[in-house]
Amino acid sequence: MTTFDAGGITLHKVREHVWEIPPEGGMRVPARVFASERLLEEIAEDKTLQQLKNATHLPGIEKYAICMPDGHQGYGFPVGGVAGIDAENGCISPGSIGYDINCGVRMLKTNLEYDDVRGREEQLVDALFEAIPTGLGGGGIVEGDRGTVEAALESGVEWCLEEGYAVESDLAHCEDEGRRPDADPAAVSDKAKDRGRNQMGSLGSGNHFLEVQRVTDVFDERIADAYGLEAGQVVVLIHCGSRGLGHQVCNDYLREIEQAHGGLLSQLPDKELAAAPAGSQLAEAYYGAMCAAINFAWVNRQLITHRTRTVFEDVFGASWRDLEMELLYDVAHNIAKKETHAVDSGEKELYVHRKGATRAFPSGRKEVPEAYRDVGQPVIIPGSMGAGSYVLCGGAESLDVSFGSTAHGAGRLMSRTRAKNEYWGEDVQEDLRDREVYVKAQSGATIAEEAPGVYKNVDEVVRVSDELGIGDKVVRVTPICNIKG
DNA sequence: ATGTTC
Repeated sequence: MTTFDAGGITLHKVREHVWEIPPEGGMRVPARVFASERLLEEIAEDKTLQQLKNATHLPGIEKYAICMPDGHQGYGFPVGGVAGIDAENGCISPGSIGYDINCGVRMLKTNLEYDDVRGREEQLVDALFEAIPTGLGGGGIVEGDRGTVEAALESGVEWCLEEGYAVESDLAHCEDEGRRPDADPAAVSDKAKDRGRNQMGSLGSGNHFLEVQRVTDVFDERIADAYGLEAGQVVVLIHCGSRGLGHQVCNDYLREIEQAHGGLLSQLPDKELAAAPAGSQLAEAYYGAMCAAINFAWVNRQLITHRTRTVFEDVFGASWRDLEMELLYDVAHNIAKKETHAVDSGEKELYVHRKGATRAFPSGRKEVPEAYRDVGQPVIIPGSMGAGSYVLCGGAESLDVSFGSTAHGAGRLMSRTRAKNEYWGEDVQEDLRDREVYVKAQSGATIAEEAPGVYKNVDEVVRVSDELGIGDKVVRVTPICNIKG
């Protein structure tokens, strides 16, 4: 049997791209890493594998804890981690969802071709940067009072539709039609709501961005056609989350759960995994608040969509409908959802925790929107600024292998601190410009932190997903211009 | 990720 020694943690190769850490000590189930050897070597360099082992201690965890090929260490639970946990007898763990609740990505289509944009990249990137709030702190497309935030928390993209920031087809092409029915705005603190008041429609900072791209490779003509994508087409990728509001929700409930459920916490190897037992008041309240924050993030991406359409109308002198700027899909990367999955004991309702992982349901699942139900849901995987991104299709194996999930991006290779030591923002910006990628950001430090070299190879991440059959390659896109925080 | 330090 092939093994991989990661400094005290031994992984056994189950089959191509599947590595297992067998249970020991308090591990309730094995841990599995889905990676090529090259990616596994990168994953083994930080605390990811130890964090993955720790996650297997969570009560009610089914099958195995998963690390995706883009995995790296996070708060308590790895980014790129998936855990399916019994929703009746298990628990829910905010750190296994992430601070940025419903950080996610959506793709807007256009009928423009690369030639329509060439020579106008700077005009376009300047107009986008001018129109769309970026960076840390306040300033949104919509500024409201607490009631405005509550409406967004309750209704998600439906609120945008009522307010004229969305059309019906936007709802039809969003995960959950842009509204989580389990949202409970009353479970979100006033402090969190107030942080959201002036952040509705803002990109934020870090790895968040808006990027104009062109389709450069088509791997599956049939599915690309079903998605309305073709070679040469210009598309827009919007990557952001729930800003300070989601962060506050996570923080509020972590503190409350640590206080109220110290007994459970004492059984866990890492305080950062703090979890509320399924059925407890705090589990219900956190789930309701998290679902509300999910809605908030969808509103955020929808408002940015609305503004992006306006910018394209100005720059290209045609209405967004004539430019056919339809939403392809919107996927969440940091989320837990009640879903039914097959486990040893039969069909069971689980809290599927996906932290830096994407739902990747194949054809047939009822959650896949009608437009894509025959082929499977689109999965959008952003790479780094220079590297390009992918659209995949939910794979036939995903339900058996990964609770219907795949990777979410390239995954960091090094910390932000180390990135700033190794790169200088202006230099990175110039290098990208030499490759005809126009980047505009609030902060040079952010460009350094997000330099292409601080990320794993997205092509390799996607190759593993495709070869495992959990998310299948459809098209690859290449960046044209990018705005960041 | 984040009013970038609970």
